[in-house]
Amino acid sequence: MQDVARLANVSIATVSFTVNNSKPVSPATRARVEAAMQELGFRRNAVGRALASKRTHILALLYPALQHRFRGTVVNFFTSAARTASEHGYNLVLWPASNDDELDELTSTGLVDGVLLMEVQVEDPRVERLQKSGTPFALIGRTAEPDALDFVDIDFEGTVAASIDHLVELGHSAIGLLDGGVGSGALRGYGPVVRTRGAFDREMEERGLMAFRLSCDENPAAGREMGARIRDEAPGMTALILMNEHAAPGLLSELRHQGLSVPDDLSILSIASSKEMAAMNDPELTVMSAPSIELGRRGVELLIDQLDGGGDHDRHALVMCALEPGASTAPPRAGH
Amino acid sequence: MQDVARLANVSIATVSFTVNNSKPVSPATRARVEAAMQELGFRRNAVGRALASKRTHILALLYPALQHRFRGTVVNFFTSAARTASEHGYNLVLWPASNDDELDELTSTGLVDGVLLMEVQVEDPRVERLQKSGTPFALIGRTAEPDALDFVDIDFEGTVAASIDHLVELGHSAIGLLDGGVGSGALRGYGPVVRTRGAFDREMEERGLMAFRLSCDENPAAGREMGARIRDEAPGMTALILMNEHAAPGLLSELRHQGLSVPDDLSILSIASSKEMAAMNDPELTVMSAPSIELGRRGVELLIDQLDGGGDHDRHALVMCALEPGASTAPPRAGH
DNA sequence: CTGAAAGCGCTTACAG
DNA sequence: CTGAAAGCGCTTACAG
Repeated sequence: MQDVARLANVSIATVSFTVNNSKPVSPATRARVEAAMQELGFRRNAVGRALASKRTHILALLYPALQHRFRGTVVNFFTSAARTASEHGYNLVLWPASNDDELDELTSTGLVDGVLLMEVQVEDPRVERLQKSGTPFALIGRTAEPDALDFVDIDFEGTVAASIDHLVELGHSAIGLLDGGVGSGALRGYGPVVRTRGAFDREMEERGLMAFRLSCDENPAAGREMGARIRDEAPGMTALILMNEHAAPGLLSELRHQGLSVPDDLSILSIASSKEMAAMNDPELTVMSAPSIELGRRGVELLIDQLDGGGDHDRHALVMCALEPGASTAPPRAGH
Repeated sequence: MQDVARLANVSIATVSFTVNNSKPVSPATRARVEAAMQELGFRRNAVGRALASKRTHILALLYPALQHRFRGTVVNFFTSAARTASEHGYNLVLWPASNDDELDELTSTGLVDGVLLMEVQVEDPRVERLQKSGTPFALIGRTAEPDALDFVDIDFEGTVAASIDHLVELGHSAIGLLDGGVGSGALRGYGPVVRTRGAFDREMEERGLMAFRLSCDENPAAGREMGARIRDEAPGMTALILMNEHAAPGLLSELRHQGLSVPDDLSILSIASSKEMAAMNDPELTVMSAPSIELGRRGVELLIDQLDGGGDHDRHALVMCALEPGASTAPPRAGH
């Protein structure tokens, strides 16, 4: 910047003003400065800027060490968040925080301007910690009391309603929900499952439909076991909303071995999964796919709104899953 | 740091020396300084340090905008790289560079100490660009001439040999390779496919086995089509090495519809995939799983070796895929 | 073993 | 509209 100033015959302050558009600069000097920058191939140093302005333009994406639920879509989320940050002149660092101390480590060294919190729990101790540290942050997911916070989340309520709509339109009235359980330990009270169950119970009751609630672990073997007992556990059920993509292959395989046809004997609608995972099944599953890319983008936008001001995004954003047609849903067999 | 120095009655230089262990400090002063840091909850500012030392302790993970091949494992790679960086006192930023200018943008602002390059092509223009910029970097993957570079890559040659070993031990002698093609455009000359084919041809020839070479696009529909014509294209083949995890479900489904049994009529060994993807199939595939976590870790270690010196990691690291038993490989039917 | 001081590359009141 | 100068929070020769 010294060199640019010298070559353009101005002060470094003026160079700074023209680079940042932070103060009016006459067209003539601007031209001289820009020519000098061009000639020298000048790029302003990010660290000098950060120290002087107290803004690093670095955002942290905080992900927990525990296994992610929606694994396949996490990479979309990561890259979408990084791209959005980049488009706004920010950088995104991946921060693997398994405990609270590592969170403090991040916020106390002044490296990041803000934090994006993934896999938010219904009661999440990290939220209070962040508030205490004064670091701007946004949530992917929701706590139990998210009103005062900025968040984006999947609209589980809307997704469940749309799922039931889809199945009812096909003619179903006895519908089940198979989820992966609320888990224990770190995953206890996992928001997506809690909210989906609540919405399912409510919607089914309101519509006066016959509801079944099922759970099994998130792996094919558990899906297989579930398949073996599903007719006992849910007699008369003709359609299943599945929020457990990893159980799907085992479940389908077991149903096939029993001579049951999907979708003719049982329609299956996979939710909060991805088209890619759905396509790994036979038949290819109809799916309400998780809006990972949009969640990543909007989470970053929310955070940058706080940092730069002037943003007009909705601070409480809920994004629907999108219905992607597959071969696993159809009208129930005549006679049901 | 000013405050710490005042409280401990030393200069800020001395605080710096004890924080960094960069110069000898007497036990007594060290104790005083540490007590003061404790009391004030001092954490040295990362930006000030970066500016003074000309080292940001930030690493960039450069991933191309084009779709990733080994999608499911990318998240493991990302998080493993981030964790390793963190363990060494570094941060990892995700940098979505779709073109060369965005690469220059990254290296010219002085934000990062080094770059990790993903999805390296056989001829990769980014390598020369990075060399020109003087930025330390390491590759995940290999160019055609990688001797002068630091890289970690999957040991495709070893993985293919081990795959053939596994099948030969089961009694197979007519073995095919089904890959996703070398692609066109940005993916042309994609190293993994090129190397796997070369190794396969060589190994099969050396061992005097009957080899079949097949390719189809990376999706279930293409796998299904391949299944429909596979007996014509590869008559007598009893085992298949599959480097195309997304084609697997379609292929298996089509084989089943034809009344062919996996593994009895055809053994299938999925390579450079993951146990998770393998488990999405029925039967669960035997798989040589990609060492994503190790690649992420070792790539970062290589880069930090360059930056901090004194590292003793092998600059040309090749990591084998690991055999994970499944239900898709077995001896050929008697009579073959 | 410890300190005074320069300097890393910028931004930002303040003054004109 | 432009500039001189202080300062962001550290590190690092240099001197003692």
